[in-house]
Amino acid sequence: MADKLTIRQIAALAGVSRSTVSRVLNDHPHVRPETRAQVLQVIAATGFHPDPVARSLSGRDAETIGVVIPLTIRSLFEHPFFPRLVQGIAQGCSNQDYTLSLYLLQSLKEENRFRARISRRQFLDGLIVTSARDADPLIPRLFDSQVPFVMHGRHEDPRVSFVDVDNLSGAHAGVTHLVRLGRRRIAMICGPSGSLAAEDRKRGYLDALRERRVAADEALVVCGDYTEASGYEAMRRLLPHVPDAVFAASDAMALGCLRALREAGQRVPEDVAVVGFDDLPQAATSDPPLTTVRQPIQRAGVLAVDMLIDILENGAEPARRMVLPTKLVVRSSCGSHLVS
Amino acid sequence: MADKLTIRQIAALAGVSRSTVSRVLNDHPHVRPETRAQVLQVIAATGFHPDPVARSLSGRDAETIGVVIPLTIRSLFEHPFFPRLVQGIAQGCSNQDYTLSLYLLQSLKEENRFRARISRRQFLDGLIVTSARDADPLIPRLFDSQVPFVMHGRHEDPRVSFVDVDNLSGAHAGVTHLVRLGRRRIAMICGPSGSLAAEDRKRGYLDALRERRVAADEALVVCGDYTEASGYEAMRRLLPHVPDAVFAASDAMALGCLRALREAGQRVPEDVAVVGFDDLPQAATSDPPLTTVRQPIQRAGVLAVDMLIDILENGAEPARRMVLPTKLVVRSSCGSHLVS
DNA sequence: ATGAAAGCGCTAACAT
DNA sequence: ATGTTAGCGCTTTCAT
Repeated sequence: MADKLTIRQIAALAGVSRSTVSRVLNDHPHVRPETRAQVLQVIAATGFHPDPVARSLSGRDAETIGVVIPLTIRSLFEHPFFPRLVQGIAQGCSNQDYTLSLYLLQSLKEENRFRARISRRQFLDGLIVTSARDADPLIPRLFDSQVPFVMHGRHEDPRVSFVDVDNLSGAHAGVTHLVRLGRRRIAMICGPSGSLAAEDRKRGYLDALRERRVAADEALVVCGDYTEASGYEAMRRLLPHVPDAVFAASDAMALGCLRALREAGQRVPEDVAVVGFDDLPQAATSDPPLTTVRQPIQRAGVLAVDMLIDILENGAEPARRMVLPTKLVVRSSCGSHLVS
Repeated sequence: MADKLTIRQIAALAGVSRSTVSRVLNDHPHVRPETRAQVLQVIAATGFHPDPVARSLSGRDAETIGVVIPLTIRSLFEHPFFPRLVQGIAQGCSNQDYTLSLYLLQSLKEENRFRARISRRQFLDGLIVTSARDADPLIPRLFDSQVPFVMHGRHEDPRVSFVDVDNLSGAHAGVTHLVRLGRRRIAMICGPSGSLAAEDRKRGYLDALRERRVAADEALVVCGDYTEASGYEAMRRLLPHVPDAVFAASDAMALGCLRALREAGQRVPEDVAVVGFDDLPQAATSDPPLTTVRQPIQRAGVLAVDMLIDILENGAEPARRMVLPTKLVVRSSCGSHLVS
C-alpha cells in the first residue's frame, strides 16, 4: 500500500528508463510494441498513476477546469438554475476526463480575492464564467492574465467566447403567445438589471408588444432577482395595476407570482395568465401547471466545457459564439386551453 | 503583463537570494525585518503570486479540498439539499482560504473511475464525502490510499470522522408531535434504503410510535428517493390505507405529498396532517405552510471543512464525530393550530 | 540572517 | 527505439 510509486520504480521494474515510461504514459510513438506492453503490464500490476502535480509542473495540462459563479445576487446558488448548470458542466467534464473546480464567490471580498489571484498557472487549465455582470471587472483581468475562458451568457467584448441561450426569442415567443390569446395588459417581472440575459428577456417582451401593437406600460414592468420570494413581492406590486397577464423571467418568480395571485383571490389563468422562463421540473407540477419558455440549461453546461477544451487545444481565436434555441412549452397557466 | 514572474525575478529585484524570498513567502523566522519589508515591497509592486503547482510539488499543501457526491440517486444534485450543502462547504473553504473541487459522480462508471484514481497526491489535500451508501466501497479505498477525508453523514467504521445531523431525534420529534395532536394512523415516506440517514429517520419514527403506544402498520411505510415526484407517488400508494398523518423524510417529498392530497380532494391538515424534513425555503411558502424538522445543512458543510482542515493539521486520529441538533418547526400543515 | 544546492516527479529536447 | 540530462518553480536542508 506504499503509494510512493513513481515513474522511477516503474522504470526499474520494467527494466527501462524513465523516459520510456513517460513516453508510454503519453502515447508517444517510437516505442517498441513489446516494450510498451511490458511497461503497461507493470503499470497495471502496480496500480501506478503519474502524479498530476508533477505533470502539471513540467508543462502538461492539469485537465481541470474551474467554474466561477460570482456573487451578483445573494444566495443565488439556491436558485435551481445553478445546480443544473453545474451538473451539465460536471457532465461535460466527465465526458472529457476533466476535473471540475468550483469557485462560488459569496461576497465582494471573495470576488476581489479571486480576481487578484488569477494567474497563468493554477491547478487548472481554463475557466467557465457564469452570470457576470455587464461590465464585470473579472473579464479584462482574465484577458491579461492569459487564462483561457468561456462565458455562460453572451458578452459584448468580441474577443469573448460564450455559450448563451436565445433569451430574446424565448421571451418574444412567450409574450406573443399571451397577446395571441387576447391579453392586453401584460406585465413583466424582469431579472436584475445589469445582466445581459435579463436585458434580452426584457427586450423580447417589449419587441413582442410593439410588433403586435400592444401599448407598453411602464407601471407593468417590475424587477425581481429570479427567486420565488422576489416574484411574490413583484406580483404584489403589480396587482394595483390590474394586469391580465404576467411574463416572469424565471420559473421561480412565476411560482412566487402564482402564490401572490392565489392569496389575492385571483384565478389563473382566468383573471391573470402567467408565463415563466426556464422550465424547471416544478413548472409541470405547479397549480396550475406553468406555461414557460424552456432553456437547455444542462446542455449549455456540457457545450461550454466542449468549447473551452476546444480553445485549450486550438487557441482562443477566433472567438466562439454559440446561441442555443429556447422553446415555448404550453401548459395551463396561460389559458390557451380556454380558446383553443 | 508578462506573468512569467517567478521567485527568481523577485529575488533579483529585491537583491536577495531565492531562499530568502521563499522564507518571506512562508513566514519563516530568521529574516531581518528590513529584508522582509524589502521583499514584500517587490512582491506587492509586481503582483507576484507563487505558483501553487510548484509549491505543491515541493511538499506544501495544495490548499484545496474535494467534495465527492456519489451517484446514489439519479439527478439527486437537483434536490435542493446538495446545493445548500455545497454552499456551506464553499463558505467553509472560503473562510479558510481553501479552494474547492467538486466531484459530481453521475454514473457507476464515473464512480469506479474516481475510486481507481484516488492516490496520495492529487491537486487536493483531502476530501469531504457525502451521502455514501452504507457500505460504499469508496471508504476502504480512501483508507488505504491515505487520503484524509471526513464524511457528511455518520458511518459505522470507528475510524471515520464525520459531521452528521441528529436524524433520529428529529424524526422522533416530528412524529411525537403528530401523536400528541391525536393522529393515530401515521404514515411515513422514507428515504431510499441503504443510507444511514434514511434508516435513522425511520427508526425515529418507529421509536416515537412505540413510546406513545401507537400501533405501527407496515402498510403505512413506503419509500421514496427524496424528490417531489417520489413523494407524490408515495402518497398515492398510501391513500388507499387512509392515513390521518404523514411524516416525510424530506420537504420535497412532503410537497409532493401535499400535491397528491390536493388532487385527491383531501384537506391538509384537517383530513391528513403532514410533516416534512429539512426546512427548505419552500416549506414556509407552500400551501399550507409545512411543519418540518429543520436540519442545519449549510452549517454542516462549514463544519465539515473545519473538521477536515483540523485533520490535515493534526492528524486523523482520534476520529472526530459531530452530531448537530435538529429542530421541529411548527407551521400549519400538521394542524397544531386546530388544537392549540 | 542569508545563500548555495539538492530535490519534489515528471516531460522533453538532445544524444546515441 | 531508448537512455541521458536539463529543467518546470518552489521549499528546505546544509553551510557560512
